[in-house]
Amino acid sequence: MPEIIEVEITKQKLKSAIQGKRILDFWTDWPRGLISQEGGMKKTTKKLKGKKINGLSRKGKAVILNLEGHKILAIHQRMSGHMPVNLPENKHTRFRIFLSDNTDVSLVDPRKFGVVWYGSEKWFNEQPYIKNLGYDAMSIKRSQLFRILSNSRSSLKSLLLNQSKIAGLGNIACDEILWRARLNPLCRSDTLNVREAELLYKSIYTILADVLRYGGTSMSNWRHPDGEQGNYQKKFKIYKQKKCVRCKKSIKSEKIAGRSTYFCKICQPSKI
DNA sequence: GTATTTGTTCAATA
DNA sequence: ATATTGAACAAATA
Ligand SMILES: [Zn+2]
Repeated sequence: MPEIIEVEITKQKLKSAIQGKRILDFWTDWPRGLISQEGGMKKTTKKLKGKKINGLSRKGKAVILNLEGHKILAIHQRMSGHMPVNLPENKHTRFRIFLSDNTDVSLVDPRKFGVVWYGSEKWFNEQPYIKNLGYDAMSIKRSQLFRILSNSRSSLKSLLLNQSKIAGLGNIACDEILWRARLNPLCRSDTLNVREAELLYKSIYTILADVLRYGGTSMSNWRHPDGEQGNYQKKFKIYKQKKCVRCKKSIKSEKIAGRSTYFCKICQPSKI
């Protein structure tokens, strides 16, 4: 499930678990998931061995291990990944990072969509996914959002999902944000008035704060690095819901911007 | 067998 | 240049 908040939680909990430790070994059963400046697993592992983890950070939905010597080991959990600490290997374990102090971190990822990058900071920041990220959804300014809105002729749903405009929002957060803001997902972004844009801005912050407060969303496999489950799935107002809690009418989903989109036709009316 | 899935990228098309 | 749509990636689940 990892959307921005799940990635943020992963980063935070990994920080307390592994910051300052050294990498002893690196393992995979899915070498196709590695994108490395060094080429393959063998050379990458050789470079990783002995490197200290100076800090943890995040760009978009990527968790970043900042290593000594300005090197980066970064992970994108994509659709089905999570990053447990000290979990024994299972059939879905794709990568493992063995650390000093008998600690290890895994990328467990049944669908194998996850990606692991290794390279210099400079190289990493030139990777297309990273290079193209827009303003981070957790810190975008009102003026930045307003400018993006007025310059986009695409639908709101498509804009919010577009990582090169706003980085981090996923399908669930988008639907919850638009429901809270009472905005139709098909509404053209550059037609919002100031009141609507302000409501959208507030809704981004409110929903993300809520997701964080409830520890993220655990729909199937996603867990915190320490094994804790998120509970935001119990707080959904619109995503996967049958009935709107505001107007009591039934909710239908449509495919918008390539994704299942849940919205209330009464509370989020189309202006056209 | 069917359809769906928290994400991203790419090709084809308008 | 922008925007949209569908397919692809791979596996689990309903
Ligand atoms: Zn409603």
